[in-house]
Formats: sequence, structure tokens, C-alpha cells
Amino acid sequence: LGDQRRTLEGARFRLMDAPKGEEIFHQGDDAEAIYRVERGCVRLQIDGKDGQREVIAFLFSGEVVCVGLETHWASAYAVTDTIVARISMCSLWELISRDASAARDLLVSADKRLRDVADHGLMLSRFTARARLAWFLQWLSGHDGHRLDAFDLPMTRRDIADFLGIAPETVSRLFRQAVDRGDLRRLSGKRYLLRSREAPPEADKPGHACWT
Amino acid sequence: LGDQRRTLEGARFRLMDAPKGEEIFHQGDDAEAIYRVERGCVRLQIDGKDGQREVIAFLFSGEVVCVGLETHWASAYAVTDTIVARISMCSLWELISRDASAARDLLVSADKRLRDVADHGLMLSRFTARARLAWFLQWLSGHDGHRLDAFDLPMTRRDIADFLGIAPETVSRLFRQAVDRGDLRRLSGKRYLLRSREAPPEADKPGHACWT
DNA sequence: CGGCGGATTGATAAGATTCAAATGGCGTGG
DNA sequence: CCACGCCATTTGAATCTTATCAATCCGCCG
Repeated sequence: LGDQRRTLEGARFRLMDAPKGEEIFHQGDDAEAIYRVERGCVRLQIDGKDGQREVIAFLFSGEVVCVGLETHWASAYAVTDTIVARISMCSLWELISRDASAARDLLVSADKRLRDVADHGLMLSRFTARARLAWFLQWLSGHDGHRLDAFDLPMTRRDIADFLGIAPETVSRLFRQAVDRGDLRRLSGKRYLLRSREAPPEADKPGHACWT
Repeated sequence: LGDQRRTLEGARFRLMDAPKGEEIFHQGDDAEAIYRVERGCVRLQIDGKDGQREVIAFLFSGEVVCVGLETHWASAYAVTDTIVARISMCSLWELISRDASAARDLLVSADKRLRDVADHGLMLSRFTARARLAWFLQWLSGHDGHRLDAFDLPMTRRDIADFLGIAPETVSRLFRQAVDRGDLRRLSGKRYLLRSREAPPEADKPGHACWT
């Protein structure tokens, strides 16, 4: 969907439905398959010991879901109604031994995920709460349908909070601030519009350099 | 060194020295090779725009250094005097097309790294500064020479701070507290000893459940 | 022996969390 | 179709952790 050639094209797979909120697999389960998101949004998360959880990533169409080749070390949930392509491990290994370029594609995909997670870590290390939300919204607005910067926010405040490493209340407050400031507008329901970040560079007036 | 069979055994490589502090490769450079640490300690980091940086990981003997298959999206530095095996990209692709199990090993290694980085993110999301240091010390004490829990701390306070996402001053304060509390002992120079975390479970006396 | 950079320590302030309460939206069932 | 109830979200106030700034100390290397 969109990509010229999808990762793992050529592998045997089975399409599966996952209604909103449903668990696709759970941390600790045997990894019997890997998945590719065909439609919708998937949330990857690690559950800590004290009920705390970290949302590692939100995945959209075309992205490969692979967190553990023997045992899943994270859980996957459908954020919206979702369709995933399930590729069993034996299909996967079969493909790899048959087609070296598939192995390469998979490595590239794994490296991309690693990079994303590392960037996520950079955000978690050093960003202020406000910068975190800005980072998230700008990332998201580049992903979805992105017609004229409008985008959907299918995930809950809690999901966002656990992704950004801040409290849900803080997320809420920052949303209000962003709207009040005019950086964010709510169009309807879950649909939002982010003020273009390529604001004219002559905007030297103090107050917000880029609202990050 | 230690592993039954090393990842990427069978690939052509060249051993290279990297004296303490030296850069092995830099973020943004073309990825001409991947590396395997043979001896010493390597630090992976991402440099942010404002001079801020995130230390993604510290790597020890046997671990594969791969952050970017076309362009390095992170930098690698020698924390101690280090020897790395340099495996050029063409050797790598050649190996993969020749030996599917090598591809599998590499995927497993990439997945392990991803898991580590995701765990790192969990720490960055939710842990208090004190829990971060505990997490770090316990991880490190399981890695190094680990004779009787004694271990080396080759990295600077600044490195640790950037790895844990806290200020160097905070790291310093927490070290003092851990030593005062008796959880950590300095043996000599960079050598430390961590109090066994398997403290008798009958230790119900309030004060420190596990000092995390 | 001197000097330089990393490490420590202290005081202060800012940011975010926490707890608690009120509000709102959404789906369900009447 | 509307009313109800539940759960997510919002809002407020107090608190606490940690960052920041600045000064000093220490260890190491030349």
C-alpha cells in the first residue's frame, strides 16, 4: 500500500482481522509468526513489572511487526480496526533461504525500526514535555492520510502519554496549550490539523521559535 | 570470545585497533562496513541538534555494531582501548547470499539489539533517577569480567548520564548515596563491587526493598 | 610540580507528577 | 430516539524530583 515493493513480498501469508483494541500477540508468547500491517494502526508496548508500560511504537500500513524471533518480548494491539498479514516463522525462514534479497530487506526493515526506537530514546532522554508532544504530532502528521497536514489521532491520551514518557494529565494540558496557542486545531472528533511548521523564517518575534 | 559460535563467523573481516576515545565511525558517514567488538567497550550514540546526545548502548566483546546499512545514523566510539573486526558491506552481502543461516544469525542479533534499546526506553520512560542507576549497575555487573560481581566502570560520568537520561551531577550524587548506603563499594580506580541483589528475602525491614 | 578536565558538592528554581474532583463523550439499553 | 452510566479526559492545587548554575575538589598526565 504505497510502497513500490513491500517488505516480505513473496512470503506466504494469511490476512487477519484485528478489531479495535484487540491483542495481536502478547509479550512472553512464543513467536510463531511475524506480521505486516496492511491497514490500520498497531501499538507495540512493553509491560513493566509494576503495571507501568512503555509504548515503543505506533505502526501503520506497510510496516513489519517483529519483536522477538523465538519469544515475543513486547505486545501488539490494534489501535484501530486493523488488517495484518501473518507470516509464519517457517514461511519466513523458507523465504530467506530461497531469496537472499528478502533477508536483506528484512535487515533493512529491522534497522529502520532500531533507528526509530533509538530516536524515541533521544526524545525520552532530553526533551521537555512540550517538545515531546511537538515531536509526536509532527511525526504523526507526516504519516497518516496527510492530506494538507490533517491527520487522525486514533490513540488515547494514555497511549500517547506512555509513548512520550509523561503523565496523561500533562498530555492533556499540553494539548490545550497547543490549541490555545494556535499551533493545533481540532477539526472533528479525532481529526486534527497542525500549523505548518515551515512558518516564515522571518518570524523572529520572541515567544515561540518553532513551538518546539 | 565466550560465545559458542560468534555471530558472523565465516565472514571475511579485518581486525582494527581503536585506542581509547577514538571514533570508529560517525553519524552521517556512509556505512561501508559493520563491526564486531573483539575486545574492549564501544559506545554508540546519537548526537542531537543542540549538542545534546543520547548514548544508545555500551557494547562489549562479541556484540555486533550495526546502526545503518547505507548511512550510519549513530556514532561509535571506543570507551577503552578496543579491537574490532571490520566486515565490509560487500563481504556481508556475499556471506548472506552464500549462507542463509548467517542471515538468520544477523537477524537474531538485530532483534536482540532492538530489545535492548526498547528496554532502555522503558527505563527512560518511567524510572526514577535512582532506579536508573541501579538498573545500569546491575546490568553492567552482569557483563564485564564479573568475577564475584566485581566489575569495571570504564565510562565517564557524562557517558553514564547521557545513557540514563539524567544530569551528570545527579549521577555523581547517586553514586555517593549508593556508596553511603553500602549498596556499592569502590575497590580501586574504576573497579567497583555491587552488593548482591539476591539479598535474603527475609529482609523485610523497611528502608530498602531492593534499593531500586 | 603545575595545570587541566572530570568529578563532586551546594543552593535554587523550574518542570512534571500526583491526588482529587469535575466534565465530557460515547455506547448501551430502555 | 432518548436517557443513563461508564470511562476517558480535563482541570486545579500542592508536592517532589531533578536540572541548573556556580564553585570547589580531585586525579591524572605531562
